[in-house]
Amino acid sequence: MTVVTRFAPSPTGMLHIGSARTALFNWCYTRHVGGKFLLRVEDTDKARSTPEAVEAIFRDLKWLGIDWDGEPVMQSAREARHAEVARELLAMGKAYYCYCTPEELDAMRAEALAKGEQPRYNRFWRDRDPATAPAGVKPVIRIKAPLDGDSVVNDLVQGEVRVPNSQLDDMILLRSDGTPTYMHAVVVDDHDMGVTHVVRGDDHLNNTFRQKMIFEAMGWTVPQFAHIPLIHGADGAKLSKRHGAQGAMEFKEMGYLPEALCNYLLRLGWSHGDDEIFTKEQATQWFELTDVNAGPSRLDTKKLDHINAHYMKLADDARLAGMVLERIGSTDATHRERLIKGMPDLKSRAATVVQLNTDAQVYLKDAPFEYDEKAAHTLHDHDAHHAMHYIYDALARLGADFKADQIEAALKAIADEKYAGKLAKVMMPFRAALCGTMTSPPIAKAAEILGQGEVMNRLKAALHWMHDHGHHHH
RNA sequence: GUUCCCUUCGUCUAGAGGCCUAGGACACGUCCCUUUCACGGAUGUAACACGGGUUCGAAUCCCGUAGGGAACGCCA
Repeated sequence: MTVVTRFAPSPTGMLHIGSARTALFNWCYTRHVGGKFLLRVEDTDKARSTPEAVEAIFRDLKWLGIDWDGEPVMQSAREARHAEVARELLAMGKAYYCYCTPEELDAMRAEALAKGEQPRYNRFWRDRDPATAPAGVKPVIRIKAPLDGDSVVNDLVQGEVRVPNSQLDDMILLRSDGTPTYMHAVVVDDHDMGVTHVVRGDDHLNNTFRQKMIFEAMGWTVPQFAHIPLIHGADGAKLSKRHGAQGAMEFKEMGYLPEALCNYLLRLGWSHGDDEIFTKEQATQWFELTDVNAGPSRLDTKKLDHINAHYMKLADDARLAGMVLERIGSTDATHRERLIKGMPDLKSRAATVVQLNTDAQVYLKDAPFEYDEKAAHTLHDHDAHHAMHYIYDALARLGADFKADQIEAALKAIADEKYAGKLAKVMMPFRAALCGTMTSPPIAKAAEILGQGEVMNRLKAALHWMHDHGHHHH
């Protein structure tokens, strides 16, 4: 039997990071067994669903490299079918009309709660003659839940879960306006789509028993379930707004690569021995639902950073340069060229594209520019002023041979002759003048990439600045 | 309140009764490398929630306790 899975998001906003992981687990498992991975958009909540959100979810999934089989199913288009199944259940005597008003239901719940019982419907209309129904009340259709015994689900992640049927409510299948409830729509759709494995967040574990009632009442095969724990924030509480980023796109904005996010998300709650870094291909080769942990796991951005840094090193230089340029909204050809040339040194030290962007500033500005506090402090130095002149003269003489090793040799010569071999005396002012900051990629290489013209401009600007701002005497 | 789920270093995890003096990764500490910041290399600190069983033997099986989470809508 071919495995069929589905990912069923509600299009009420961005793709949540937790949903992204659920989608990833579904996808990985399905590719592992060579099944079909379907998409279903649960847009029955018309008030909250938007077409933009639908597009955003598709876009985010694609960004993560998650592809799906066939056309996505729009749940809203299937309402007639949902109603049909509800009426079938009615005809089979497995469901019934209920004429209670929302006010009456509220009262029942309050009463049950007061008695220390689970709040639920008291089954008033379950065996009552519909002929006695109050006039003018549009009924809902409720399922007849089993009255005694236990229900059991063998969950692929959680193991055997047993719940007393006394806990099950005669839940509503079809609302008084004829629209299906979520619980009902999910079951009908999962069945009609031929879903064999339902992989979803464990907040649905309890719902499984309600949904199972419908499958069984219809005589349908109940799919296999795998309830994966939700992701929690660093403090162990369920991921929410106060934890910061929640949307997959927010992680993109924070500078994470999709392949790194996928690797991290997959490793969160699932493991294959001690493997930490793996490709999607390896993951699909290894992934088993039974290897997913039953306990919830916390999002750790430090580890994400580490994994991202790994993938940054592997990433193509031009691709990374494009990301930096996209961030600052630039299409400057010179900047792109410099970035690509400097990328090997840049990407080896940055954990995220945001850091990459910061470090790349050397290549993205033109003299004269501002010096940050530390750079300004360095340039205020008396020796630095002298050094700057030596550097300027030495590099001006380099001419066509403006290569990193030539530049470095020239700077070392100055250090040897003037500063007793103390390289920092030359390098640090040079760095300050070239970058405006005291951290940068290897500065001689950066100078080569910048080219002699731009380097001389920056040195000149630094000399002007030093002249204007005076210097400290030591 | 009722029902259900969860619990190994700070974090993610390995672990299927003896391979466990509990392994790996991130983070943290120290050292090395080094013109800055990083990378990298080496090394160290650090955990089986608690209490009972079962067993020759338990992180692993069972029961209880504690703590955390979820569900209980004419929301999804």
